[in-house]
Amino acid sequence: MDIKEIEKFLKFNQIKPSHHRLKIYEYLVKNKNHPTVDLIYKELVDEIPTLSKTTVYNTLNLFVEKGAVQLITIDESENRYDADMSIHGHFKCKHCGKVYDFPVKFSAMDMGGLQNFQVEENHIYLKGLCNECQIKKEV
Amino acid sequence: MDIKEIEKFLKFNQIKPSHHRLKIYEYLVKNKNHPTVDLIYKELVDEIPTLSKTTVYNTLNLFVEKGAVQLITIDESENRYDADMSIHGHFKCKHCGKVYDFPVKFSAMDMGGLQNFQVEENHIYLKGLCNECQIKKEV
DNA sequence: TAAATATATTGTAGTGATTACAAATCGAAA
DNA sequence: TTTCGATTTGTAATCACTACAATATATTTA
Repeated sequence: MDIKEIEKFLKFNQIKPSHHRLKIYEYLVKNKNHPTVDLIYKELVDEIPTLSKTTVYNTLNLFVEKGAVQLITIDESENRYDADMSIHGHFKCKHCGKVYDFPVKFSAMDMGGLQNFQVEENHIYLKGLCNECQIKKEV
Repeated sequence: MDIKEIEKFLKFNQIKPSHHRLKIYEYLVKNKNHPTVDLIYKELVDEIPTLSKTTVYNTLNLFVEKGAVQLITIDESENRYDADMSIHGHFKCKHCGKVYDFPVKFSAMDMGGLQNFQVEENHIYLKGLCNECQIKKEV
């Protein structure tokens, strides 16, 4: 996804593509690392020295509102963001802190008891020990 | 579950059953309403006038650590707690704020990509409009 | 082009849930 | 009853996030 496409994408979601917004969305697309506000700010401030953290907060809130980005609340203390809007789950390693994506068969989840409930958001979070950290511990 | 059973349960989980701990756990078992710290405090302070909010925090953290209670992070700003340790999902209505339980076939979730990952916690959160609130809106 | 208007960005000062910590209190064992 | 360790309390601090007013930038209109 190049800058032109990002611009189109934002416009399609009724977001005026300012320079900062383009850069922040680009960061999310290029780094699928589920970053926090703080990380995004730190990674972009060198390239955009006038960037303020408030702008990062404002921009991400706007993206979430407009449905361009999803908010991940797998962390208790900090919000994370993901440009991948498809239905998928997140796994957070309790040891290294890394957040992994994994596919989810949403339809296979038996949601009895929720007849006539209108589902707008789904968050599937697992926590434990990732592959790599398990291997390290076994050594 | 009467007080005697609660006492046994806490002991089984290596939690010394003090009066406050018994009362807080009892509240969680009797009110399956996924309460916040604030709600638990407000509901119990009349009966236990010396109760402090810090104790509620300490106690719930202890319960979660010992695996007697699960922490629900479906809310962005406040933690909620659930004495039901079985695998199940939570639905939060965006309109009335109520949190519902629903059964989940965990085994049906296709978790490709997570081979050799050791899962210790699962959190399945849905958000949208509950049955009742939909009916109200349609009127 | 320049003025007028709207929008985006910034910086500072809050807010509110949670935690740290030290003092006070309680409870079991000797 | 005294002692010692665990529990509870209250206050102060922390920290992610938000409110808001001021400034800067972009867009529209004349």
